[in-house]
Amino acid sequence: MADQDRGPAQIVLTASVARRYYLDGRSKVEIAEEFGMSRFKVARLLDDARETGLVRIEIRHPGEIDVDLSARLRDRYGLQHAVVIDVPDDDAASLRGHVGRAAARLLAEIITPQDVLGLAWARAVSAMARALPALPGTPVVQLSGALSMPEGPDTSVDVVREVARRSGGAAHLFYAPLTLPDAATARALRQQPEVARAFDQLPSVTKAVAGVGLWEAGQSTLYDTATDDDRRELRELGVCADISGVFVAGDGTPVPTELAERMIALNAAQMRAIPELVVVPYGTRKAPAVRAALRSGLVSGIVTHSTLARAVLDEL
Amino acid sequence: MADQDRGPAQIVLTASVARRYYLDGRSKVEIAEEFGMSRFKVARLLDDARETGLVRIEIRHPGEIDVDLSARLRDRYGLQHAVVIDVPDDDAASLRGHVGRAAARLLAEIITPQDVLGLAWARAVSAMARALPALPGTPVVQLSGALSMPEGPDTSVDVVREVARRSGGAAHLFYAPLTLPDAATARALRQQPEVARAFDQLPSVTKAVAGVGLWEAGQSTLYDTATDDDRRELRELGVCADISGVFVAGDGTPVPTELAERMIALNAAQMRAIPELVVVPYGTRKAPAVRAALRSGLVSGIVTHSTLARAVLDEL
DNA sequence: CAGAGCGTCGCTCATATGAGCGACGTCTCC
DNA sequence: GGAGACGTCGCTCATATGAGCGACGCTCTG
Repeated sequence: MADQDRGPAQIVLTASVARRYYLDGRSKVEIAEEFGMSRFKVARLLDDARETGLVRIEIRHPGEIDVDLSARLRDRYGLQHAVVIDVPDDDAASLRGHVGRAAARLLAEIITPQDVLGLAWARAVSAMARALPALPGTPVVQLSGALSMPEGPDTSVDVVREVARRSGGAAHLFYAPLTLPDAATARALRQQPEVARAFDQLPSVTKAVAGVGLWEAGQSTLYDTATDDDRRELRELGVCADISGVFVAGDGTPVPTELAERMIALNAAQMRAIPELVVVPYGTRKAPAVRAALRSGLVSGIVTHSTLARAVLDEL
Repeated sequence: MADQDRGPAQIVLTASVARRYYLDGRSKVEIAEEFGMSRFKVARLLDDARETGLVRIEIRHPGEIDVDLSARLRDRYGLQHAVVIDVPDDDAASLRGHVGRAAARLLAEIITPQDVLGLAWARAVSAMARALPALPGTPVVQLSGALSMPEGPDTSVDVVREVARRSGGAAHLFYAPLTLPDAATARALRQQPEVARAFDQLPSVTKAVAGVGLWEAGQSTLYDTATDDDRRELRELGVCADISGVFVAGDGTPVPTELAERMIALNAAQMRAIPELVVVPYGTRKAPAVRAALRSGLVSGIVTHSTLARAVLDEL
């Protein structure tokens, strides 16, 4: 009580005690001796100091990580890992680069020599791979076929091969497109020894990285390369997000689609079996898709930027 | 070690732990349980957090008191009380008002019903008196005669009478000028019952307030009202400061002067006998005088403003 | 592959700290 | 002036915390 009617002498004394305790790291007993008071008095002065705002404690990271948003995101969705970087929200390519580098740092940190890494295709995953340091002999498994993007950078195959080359581990990869004209062809392709061998590795994958798309024009490479029929059908099925090829509704439940049967990629069940799946979304408009992905339970980690993180948390 | 090569996951975890500990006030044991780690790990994370600057603790007062300067001044000169207020250093009258109000608050805080208050004459003391709240029946003793200042505000008599009126305590005051033409007249005046009675109260004074002047033109009301001979003589004697009429050299030693014998005011010995003497200097140029006053051992408290405090501390 | 060097972890045990309490002094209102 | 309300102080005792240490695992090197 008595908020501001403490006298100046009291204020100066309290500040001195607080300095000794918080900045000089003395114990309360030492301070009590120095100032000739009981340790209880010191404790009460320190309580006062915090209550009245004389001592202010703030937690922030000197670098680009927004620790507060990161922790809130992690706690809000019960994630293992959340990393939110605070970068100016300019163009998509710049965001992708920043998010990719942050994801590379996270992956380098959490990966162990026992891990098997799975990589789904997404532009941010490709950006991450480029920034990835040498991993400790980690085997790398390709999780999805190559999307035909003429102007695109690396294909999923390139990414997997390059990461495995630098890690010195085995590369489980295959040459096949992500989407096929019909389910029969897709089934046939999955029988191919190369493809089958890569998919046999799926149960051993312990950590994986994937992208998140919003099922709208310009918000998902899969949407942008899909047919009008597919676009419409999935929209009618309530698809909100695609997690590197796994479709989920706004509430996070996976949505079975005919399109999925025509794809060479891991399915929802296989994705769920991966102990640690990190997604790397970017672009503020994707907030609904990210919410859906995080609600799905498929995802255990996220690396993204602050405006998107804020948009995700700002739901009503 | 490893300053910045901690991974993002580590940073976010450390920040979360630090938040729980410093902001939410959880114990380390609780945090350890919550995060599934040992309390030792929590302690190490918290040490890291402080070392790397993730947690920043700052101590500052939301009001006008500069707690850091105050404490430094107090510690540097071994004072009982030091209050430094941070106000724009504009004109003397404004400074005097601010310092006076701060001194009033300090006095109101430290005075007890058992105290006897002594007031020497100085413009800042007058300003303080005007801001003083009702004191608990405190007797007030006049410590120096009235300086003839036609345009001046209150005289020493007015100040003492007014403070005593509001405290409800006895007023020990007398009507006499501060300086007289010769020592004999001064001696005679001191014999006057009224004056003698007031000075008899001196040993009972437990707390007193005085001003500090620098022995230069415009830096001491005493200097400004003194004769040219007195000005020169005291300068030649090495007088640096006057503490409401008590002259001290730059190193703080009291300087006996012929002028003092012509004054109706307490002398150095009587001043030294006062357990708690607070001075209220203002004006950055007075720094040497303030240093001298604080070194003298006569003074146990100070109330001043930040630019002067800084100048005082910035000695080589 | 042995072994030194290094870092991390969680233990023991002494110490620091917090919660709660009764004693005391002060203030207020009859 | 007396009774109660209130605030402050420093105690006890249970708990939290820190210093120091040995065990373990990883890495590098011969």
